Order: sequence, then C-alpha cells, then structure tokens
Amino acid sequence: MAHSDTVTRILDAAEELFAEHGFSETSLRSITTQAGVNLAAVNYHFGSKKALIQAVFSRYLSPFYKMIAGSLDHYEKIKPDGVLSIEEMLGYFVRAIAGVSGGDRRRLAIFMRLLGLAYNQGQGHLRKYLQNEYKTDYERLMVLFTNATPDLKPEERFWRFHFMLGSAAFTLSNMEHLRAIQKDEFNEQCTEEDVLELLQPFLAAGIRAAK
Amino acid sequence: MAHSDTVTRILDAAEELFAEHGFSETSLRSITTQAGVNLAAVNYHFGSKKALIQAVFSRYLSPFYKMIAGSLDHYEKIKPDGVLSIEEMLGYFVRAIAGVSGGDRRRLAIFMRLLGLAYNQGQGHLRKYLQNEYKTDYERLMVLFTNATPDLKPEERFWRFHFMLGSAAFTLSNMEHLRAIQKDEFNEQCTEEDVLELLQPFLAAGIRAAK
DNA sequence: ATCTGTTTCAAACATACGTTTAACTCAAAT
DNA sequence: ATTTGAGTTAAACGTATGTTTGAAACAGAT
Repeated sequence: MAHSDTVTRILDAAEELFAEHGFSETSLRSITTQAGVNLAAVNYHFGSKKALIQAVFSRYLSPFYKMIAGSLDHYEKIKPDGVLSIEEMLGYFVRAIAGVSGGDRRRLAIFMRLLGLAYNQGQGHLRKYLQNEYKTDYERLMVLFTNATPDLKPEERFWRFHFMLGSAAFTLSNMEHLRAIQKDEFNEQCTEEDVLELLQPFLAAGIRAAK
Repeated sequence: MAHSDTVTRILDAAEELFAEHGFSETSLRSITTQAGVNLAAVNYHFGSKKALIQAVFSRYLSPFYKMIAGSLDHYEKIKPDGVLSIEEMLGYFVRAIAGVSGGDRRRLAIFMRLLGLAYNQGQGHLRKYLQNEYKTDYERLMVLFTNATPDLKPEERFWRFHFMLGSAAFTLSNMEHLRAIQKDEFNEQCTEEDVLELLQPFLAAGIRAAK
C-alpha cells in the first residue's frame, strides 16, 4: 500500500536523522530526501514536524511498553507478590529493550539518543506528550521499581531511577563511539553484550547503595 | 572598557539562553537582544556562532580544569602516594564543580550538555576542539581515577568511568527539568545540593560493585 | 468508462536565520 | 586639530527552513 509505505519510510529516515543530528538540526528536506518521498508528504501525513517527532517516539515506545506489559503479566502469575529483585528487574529491561525491533541495536542506540534529547530539547512539549500518552504504563513500571527497592524513600528512589536512566541512556546511545574510544586507548574492544553485562552490576550496586 | 564589556555580556546571555533552549534553538538575535548589544557584535568579536559556542565552553572549562589541577597539586603534597578513595575523588569533583563560577549551577548544566554533545556527534567540531585543548588535563584525571580503583581491570575501569560520566552528565544537564518533574510527582523538591549528595553514593557504589 | 476520494508532486510562499557591509562614533595617538 | 583604528550600528544579503497550494496521478467503487 502506498500510504503506509510512505509513512514508514518517513519514520525510518526521521528516526535515523534525528538521532544523528538532533531535532532542530534535521530538516524536513533531508528527511524526505533520504526517505525518497516528496517534501510535502510529511505535512500531509503527519501535519507538522512536531507531530512527526511525536510519531517517531510512539512507534518505538508503543511496542516497548507492550512487551514490558506482557512480561509483567506473565511475571505476576509466577510471583504473585510482585516483588522482583533489582537484578531481575534490570534483566527484564535489558531483554525487553533487546527484544524490541528484533534486537536491532542500532535502533536501540537511536532511541536512547532520542530519549536523552527529549529530556533537554523541545521545551518540554515532547516530554509532556509522552507522559500523557504512556502514563499508565510508566506508572506500572514505577510500581515494579518501587517493589524492588522497598528500603528507599520516595525521593531517593526517584533520583536513583534517573541516575540509572542517565547512565544507561548515555552508554547505549554512545555505544559505538565509546567502543571506538576503547579500541583507540586499549587496542581491545568489548562486544555490546559485554557492555550490557558490565552495566547491570554497576546499576544494581548504585541502586542498592547505602546512604 | 567597552570591548570586554560587550564580549562578556554576549557570553553571559549566550550561556543562559543555550542552557535554556539548546544551541540550534537559540538565535544570535535573541542572544544580542538579551545582551543589549548589536546583532553584528557576535560575528565581529567571535567570528561565528560556532566560535561563540566554543568560547562559552572554554570560559567554563578552563577555570574548572585549573581548579582541579590546583586541587591535585595540593593533594599530592599531602598524600604523596597519590591514592584517593573513590569517595574522596567524587568529593573533589563535586567541590570543583560547585566552586567554579561561584557555584552558579546554570553554567554547570551548560557544561554537562556540551559534554554530552561532544560525545554524541562523532564528527562534531566540539569534540575535536576539546580533545586537543584539554588532552593533558583529561589524562591526569584518568591517572587519579586509576589509583582510586586498583582492583578493576582496565576495560572495567574504562566502562565504569563512562557509566559514571553518563549518569552525572544526564543528571546535571537535566537538573532543572528533573527537579520540576519531582515537584510535579511528589509535591516536594530537593535542592541541587541534595541531588549531588544523593548522586555521590550511587556512583561510588557502582564503581565499587562486585563483578 | 466514469466518478470519487486519496496520495503524490513541483513549485511557490513567508519567515527566520547567520553573515556581511558600509557608514558612523569616539577615544587615544600624532 | 587631525588622524587612526577599534567598536558599534542599522540595513541589507543570501540562504535554509516549515508550510501551503493547486494540479496531476492513482486506485477502487459505481
């Protein structure tokens, strides 16, 4: 079908270019050129550049939350008390993240980059959109995290969650570049799986840290 | 003197507006308007917007490294073996960070955002500029970190350092937004000092984590 | 074959941007 | 008093951007 093909090509191109150059630095012309569609197609199908940015997020975030929700449904049957350890929780995250878009790590890096941008670009309109759009899923995740960290006070939990998020977002979004630096400095290079294996105990220990 | 006054006013305005809206989203017109100077003054004094961004960055980074270097000089006299604990090292960082520009945190947020950008765009002018400009200072910091973590293998140290950097960069560059979210969710708000106090044990525990 | 609604397309539009120019100001040196 | 040169200014320049337009192409139903 012509419609969804054009829409998909635009989303693919936008995703890649946004991650590489940021939102404002990416023009609709570069997106439509890379997508091989007409310039006007963006405004026709999405309405505006702002709406396109939101659509890029939704396309990634929807299946991600769907997968997380499915995992949680399954888990609640096995462990009815709903208490996961931090390590179990991180494992779930890693697997959910790795599972989305068929384990395509490039898309993961792109999305993490976009997530970081969403926090400090766009005057917050994007974050508010996401918060309204995925509010219940987000809250469900926070319940999970809360159960995994019963000893933390709410504000401690809030901040440690974001410390963790920042570390993961920075690492995953800069994965390729960091591995290049590592090769440059040590003449050795981890696989991406190795990095994830190193990251998990780092995060778990941070979450568990004494005050 | 008229010269340095105009230059300073431009740097102050640029710093503030960059922090609030990002680089591409901040126009020279908004900068010169806020600074109360003529539009052409930026290109006259700095040459280009790109050079202005570098100048904003240098104005922060130079005293930061000078302060770090001074602290290290002083510390090496007290502890000639040059071994700091992780907590001592983090404390130094926090104090150096807090001390630069009289504890003005907005400037810190800019610096952290620039740091993230420098890592992100592999071909960006910022990263190359920084690497040439502050190479020796960076290496000196890595020696300090190495001495603080004698049990880590080099590649573990490398990655945990960047996990830490990512967490700090994300938190500090999004400090205002995160605190706003906290207020939104909990009707409470930490001070920025509180956040730094929370961050330190998180990072220290991550660095110390069992493998 | 004709009609109908959707999608594509080249072109134009209006605006915002970084940059450049040339005239002007004014204090310090001659 | 005149010259000099750095600094400032308003205006203009060229370009890139997001958006809109109206006609053309297309697909599916009648």
